[in-house]
Amino acid sequence: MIRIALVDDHVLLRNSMRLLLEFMGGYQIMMEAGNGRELMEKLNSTDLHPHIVLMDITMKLMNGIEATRRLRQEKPDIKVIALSMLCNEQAVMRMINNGARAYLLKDAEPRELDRAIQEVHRNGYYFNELAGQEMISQNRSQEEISFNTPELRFIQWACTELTHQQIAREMQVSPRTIDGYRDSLFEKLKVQSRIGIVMYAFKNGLVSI
Amino acid sequence: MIRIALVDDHVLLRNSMRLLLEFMGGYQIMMEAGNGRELMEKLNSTDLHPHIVLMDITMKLMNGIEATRRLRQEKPDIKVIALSMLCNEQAVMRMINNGARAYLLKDAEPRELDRAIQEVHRNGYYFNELAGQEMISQNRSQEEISFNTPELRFIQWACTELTHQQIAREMQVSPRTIDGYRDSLFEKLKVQSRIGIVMYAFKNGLVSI
DNA sequence: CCAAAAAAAGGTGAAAAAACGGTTGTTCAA
DNA sequence: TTGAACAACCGTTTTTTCACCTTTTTTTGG
Repeated sequence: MIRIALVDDHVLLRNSMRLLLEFMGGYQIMMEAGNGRELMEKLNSTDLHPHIVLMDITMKLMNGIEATRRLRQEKPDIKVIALSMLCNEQAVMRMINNGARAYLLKDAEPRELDRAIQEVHRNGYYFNELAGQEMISQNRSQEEISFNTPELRFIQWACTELTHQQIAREMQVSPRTIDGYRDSLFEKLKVQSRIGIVMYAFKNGLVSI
Repeated sequence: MIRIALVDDHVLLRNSMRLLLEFMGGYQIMMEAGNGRELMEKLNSTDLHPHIVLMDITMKLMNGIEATRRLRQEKPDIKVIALSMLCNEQAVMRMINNGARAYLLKDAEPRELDRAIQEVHRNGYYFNELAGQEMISQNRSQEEISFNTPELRFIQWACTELTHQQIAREMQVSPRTIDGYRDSLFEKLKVQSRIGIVMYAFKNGLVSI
């Protein structure tokens, strides 16, 4: 019996997935959480750990990427499978690079979910042919994008109607520094306007909708 | 046996929901579609109609709002329940105003889904206490927001990195006309920058992520 | 059907904000 | 100690926003 933890902020989806997995058989959904923080709390208050965590990427409080990174550090025996509801390339890549053992796009068939869990449990990873190809093409075109804390904070503020000056006040730095954050993000994300940053943030679940 | 159609672009969610509903009993999921257009096509190629359509709001090709409106016109006997995966107020309001008989936020418990379907099937509508309160407060604060075709087109372009001048060229109108679209959207959406329009579009599923 | 009213489209110019290029310290670790 | 990363700065250009105005098209009431 493989122990599973479901981490997703959609209650309805969690309940449905629970049923789907129970219906498949061989799985025990022994934990649910609405976000990364909740997962970490629940893990820290019990000795029985799940074998596998099915983790959505876009969540409030702590998103899947951050949660996966912390999980690798603090509970390296727990294997994470990324569930991407927004079919995005880079977000998935970051999940992989932070320790996810497999990823399933929103269009995945239940059969593939089953197979992914089995493979990850047995071999530690699962990347199907299509996924492999995508990963290769992505690894060629774009390396891992990582943000430092101020950049991440600025992204949050950029998805706001505040002007750069107001953001500078909120972040307690000079407006010119904001320019710097923006410029480095422009380069990292290959965009050329604040609109581009906002869209990247939405598409990658950096801000909760 | 209540016949149900599931309309959502997440295959995994559709499969899970199917199981959840079948597990509940009394429901026959007789149709699935990945977006509004697919639903309309499937409905037009069969005589047996579903009693109830569980419709997501954010979808490609044809979103839930458009699909609900056309359903009310073309197949008024089919009752729509809005499933909002992005917990947004205005989008839900627009579903209601276009004929949806109930709405369920992403945090809904399966029990509430069950109750909503039963009530809609029996009474034609279902709005729980909380929903009723929200609707009242929303109806007070904001009436229905509707967009004309150029505004809707501009919203799509606004969610790109093109400048207003480039958008004007794409839409084949004067840059000043773009200003007009923008201004009327500012007023309708109660925002004061293009960022605000972009965020509204994302939160309301006007652009597919 | 026609005239009045309303809505949409286009225009000017100014002010605010964003974007861009180049430059200067400061820190911190190799 | 050198260089990489970060924060801050200046000046300039481009883009966006805004207030006010004219023309054209559409809608509507009589």
